[in-house]
Amino acid sequence: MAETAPRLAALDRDTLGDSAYQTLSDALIKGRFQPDDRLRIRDLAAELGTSVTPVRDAVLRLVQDRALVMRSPRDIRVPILSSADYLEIRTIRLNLEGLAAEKAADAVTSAHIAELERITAEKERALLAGDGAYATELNQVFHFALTDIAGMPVLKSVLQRLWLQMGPLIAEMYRTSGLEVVEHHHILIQALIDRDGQAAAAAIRSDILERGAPILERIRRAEREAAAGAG
Amino acid sequence: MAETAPRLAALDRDTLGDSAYQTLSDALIKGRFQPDDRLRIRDLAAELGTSVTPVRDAVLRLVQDRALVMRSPRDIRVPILSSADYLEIRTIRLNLEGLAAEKAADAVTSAHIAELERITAEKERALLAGDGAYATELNQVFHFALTDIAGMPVLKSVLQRLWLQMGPLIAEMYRTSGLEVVEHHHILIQALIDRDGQAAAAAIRSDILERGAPILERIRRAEREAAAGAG
DNA sequence: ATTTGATATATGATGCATCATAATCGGCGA
DNA sequence: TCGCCGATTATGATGCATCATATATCAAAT
Repeated sequence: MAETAPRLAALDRDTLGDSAYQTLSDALIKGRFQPDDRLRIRDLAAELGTSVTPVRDAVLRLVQDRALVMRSPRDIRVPILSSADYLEIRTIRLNLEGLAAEKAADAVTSAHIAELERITAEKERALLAGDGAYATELNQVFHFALTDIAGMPVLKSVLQRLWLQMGPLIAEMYRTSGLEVVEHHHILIQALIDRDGQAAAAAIRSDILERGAPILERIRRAEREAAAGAG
Repeated sequence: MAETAPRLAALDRDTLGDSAYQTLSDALIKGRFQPDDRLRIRDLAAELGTSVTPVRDAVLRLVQDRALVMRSPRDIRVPILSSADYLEIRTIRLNLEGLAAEKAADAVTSAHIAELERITAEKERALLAGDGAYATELNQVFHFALTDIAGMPVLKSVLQRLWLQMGPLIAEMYRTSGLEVVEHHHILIQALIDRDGQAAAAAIRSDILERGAPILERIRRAEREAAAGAG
């Protein structure tokens, strides 16, 4: 104990509960759960190799995030986002991600630019390779990088929860998309290089609107079908 | 299955965990905890008359909300908001509450107006009676009423978490404020009557900025003192 | 065969025992 | 007297037993 050497990383930072939360969040973002899927704490615990306690912790936190819903006291499910829910989240994202882009333009450095370009290039490769799950992940990384550049950790946590709510839908969208989904990223990067906050905000908003269009279409189609089915 | 009768209300089967979350949230908003206070799960459980499990559930959710922080694995505290944190939250609120006010102007009814006027009148009475805690609560009710009028439940949940983070600070501010804190509420109500979304958004933004000024001052003073004390 | 009510099962909620470890305290040596 | 090492205590994390109750199963009556 003569010295508290700055170990490379206090790796174990995570409790099992945090780990379960991360794992389930990833699964939601990657689309490994479908809307309306039912989750059972005991089953998840068996899958994760822990007792129910950490899984329960994680599930409760995800319910708090609205990333899961407790339909009845014993029925935990992946929510089915209504078109109204989706539009509301989209409106909030247009505001907040626009804000992040604007602030990022004030704080951006060349190192940040390089990082964003690296992420975008890798995302293009993933898309060309047909690896939708990886592209989804990189897309998320790109969007959250803006909040990091802007130096807005609270905003980041807010947006993470909103993304979690849309998780399964985004993953679905990426399964059928091509290179057009990076178009606005290039425009955004250029705006950041120009330190043009308004243009950066506009770029991210266009990205949200255009890539959201097919998602909204899918939701509305599902709602029409459900309405028809229920008579 | 002949019909899914809309039962009057499944009278929220609140679990003990939900109840603990509510109780602790209220305590934070009402200022019954001070920044940097340490919380002990076992103590809280004793106070609430339950086992540790529901309290742990609640505390984990509050940590997720950033309304509490785990400074070290065994040290749960009410966070000390830095001025940077506060300004970031303020920026987000300016955007989101502005958005709520704007949308509320599109959806408002005379019943809504009456409700807002009722809340404001009661808040004035509370302020005149020197009941800061009740005024704080009514202020919160007023702000969240806007998201209800706007029909934006997701936005409401986002804002609730932001308010929770500022909880102890807001309560402190209300202990020393007078009737000026309702001024913008009247302007806002008039804007809603006029269905003028821009004016409504401007009113709520002025409210946030002006009532936030003394809070920010207090934070900065505390930071200066801490810096001086640490030499 | 369909409905209905009793029974069995499934599953989250709750309480509690135990564990690991950080914080605290006490004693020993200089 | 002061400071360091080991024992003690405090406290969140984890696992698990039990409970309450929603859901599913099944038998009996019509």
